[in-house]
Amino acid sequence: MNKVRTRFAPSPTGYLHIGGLRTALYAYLLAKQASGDFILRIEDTDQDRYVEGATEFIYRTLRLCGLDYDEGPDVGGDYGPYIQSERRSIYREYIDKLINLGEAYPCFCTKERLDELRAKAAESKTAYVYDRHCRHLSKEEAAEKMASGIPYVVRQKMPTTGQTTFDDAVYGQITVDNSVLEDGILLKSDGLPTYNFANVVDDHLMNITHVIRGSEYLSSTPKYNLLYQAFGWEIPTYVHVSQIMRSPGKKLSKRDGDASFSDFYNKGYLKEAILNYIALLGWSPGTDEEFFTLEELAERFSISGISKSDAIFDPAKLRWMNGEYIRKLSFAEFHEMAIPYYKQAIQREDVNLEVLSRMLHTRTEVLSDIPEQLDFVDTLPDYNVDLYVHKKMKSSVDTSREYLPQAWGVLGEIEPKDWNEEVIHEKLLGLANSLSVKNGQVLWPVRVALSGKPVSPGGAIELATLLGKEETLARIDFGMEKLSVAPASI
RNA sequence: GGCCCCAUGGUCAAGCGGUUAAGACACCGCCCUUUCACGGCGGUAACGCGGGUUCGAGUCCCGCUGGGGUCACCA
Repeated sequence: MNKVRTRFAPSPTGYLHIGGLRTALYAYLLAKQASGDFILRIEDTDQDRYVEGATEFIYRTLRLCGLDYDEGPDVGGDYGPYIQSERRSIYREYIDKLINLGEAYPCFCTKERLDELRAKAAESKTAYVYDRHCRHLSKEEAAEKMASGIPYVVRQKMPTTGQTTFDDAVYGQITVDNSVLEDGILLKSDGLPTYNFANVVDDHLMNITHVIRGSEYLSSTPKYNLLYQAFGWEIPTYVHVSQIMRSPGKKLSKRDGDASFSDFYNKGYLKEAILNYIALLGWSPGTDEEFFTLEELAERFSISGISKSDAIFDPAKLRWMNGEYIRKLSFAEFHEMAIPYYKQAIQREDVNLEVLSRMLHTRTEVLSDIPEQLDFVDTLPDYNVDLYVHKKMKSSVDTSREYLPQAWGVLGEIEPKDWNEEVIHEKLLGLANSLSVKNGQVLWPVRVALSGKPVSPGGAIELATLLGKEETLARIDFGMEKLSVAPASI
């Protein structure tokens, strides 16, 4: 039994799409559960698409996610180089072999000729297929042209009859008529291979046992099988995975704004939550469990749990799952992660950040939600008196007008050194009790006066504790003033 | 359009010939409660359609419909 070796082979386009990350994750899991190797290979044969810094970005992101690769451009390995543009001579060698085998041929057709063909096809409303013009050149003719320096590409010589069948570990057996296969380009005129050639050569040379990739490659897989057969190479296990869609019919894409891992990560999503969520998008453990660490995933992952149909990315569920991960954080962990967001939201120096964290820990699903929840801390937002009206709390403008000053009174009695949650709680509830009114009738107006918002990440007592005596009394003062000029009753 | 693939609630999904068709998110209601959130309890909601095969089909086969992919000197 060969050691399992999988690879993730992204193009350096500058960002890591959620779907791509999932493919990487599956490849990683498949390798790790079999104690195999996970390899990173950079597919940069399209020099036009090269983006500066993109490879480093891929290294960083994979490491950040914990998808450590055993071999790759920056870690080395026995099968390098791991960047395709550095493997030029290797492809040349194998393309020559293929030509000698009679399985490929040089093609000297110009761009113009091809465009003409395409135009003609469009005109007659038939599908464009390369007419195999150069396939019939004699060896001598071809050699002569090659020698004379005419630019050329190398095309795969497809069988024109028969069928090609391949097995996919998730989709099963797939058969296509060879007649639908085109004499595709294997080597471009710039001397670099197309994906269609490079992936086969590299996967073989790197001893890849399981090829995990998106289902968009399903229809070109027969061509790859033909290549493996031409060389007499062992065909790897194919594991094609469905796509992740943004909404029915819409592929998740960079254009839509938030499809990349870093977008979520930078917004305050935890990497563990993102990985956990995408692992479940297209794979099921077959049980009810849905929280897994990377290690647990490696243990539990199975090809049989991979689903064939496309999955729609549900931001709401990711959000929920992220919230679950945040709640599972220890208080100290949460506090540390939240601090940068506090700094962003609050200028005042006198607020106790730990009090904030106690309030926010269960109220935060995504870290970047924090600033908005705290927008009342520095300055009291302007608000309308009808905020004092709350049916369930039995609070109205009238009751608020009556109880707010009393609350001000009992709070004012507290010595600054005793200003803490316990004492405030005692004072405020004591007031409601002595007045024989519902707690809410006292607490609601206080909460409103302190926050100026319909909802706040804490009640009257917590907000008073957070804001301090001076600010609390000042805000209540302001509220009383507002109420005094309000129309009779609402 | 040709070829290939897919098809269980709004979403992710379990199911692999016999089930009251799980579970989760979202949504709704109730409870807890100083608002909200957390937490607890409950609810609405699905096998695309039509033929077969079978004693019996969400599960197997065929057709249809719908969706996706692919037909580049991109991967």
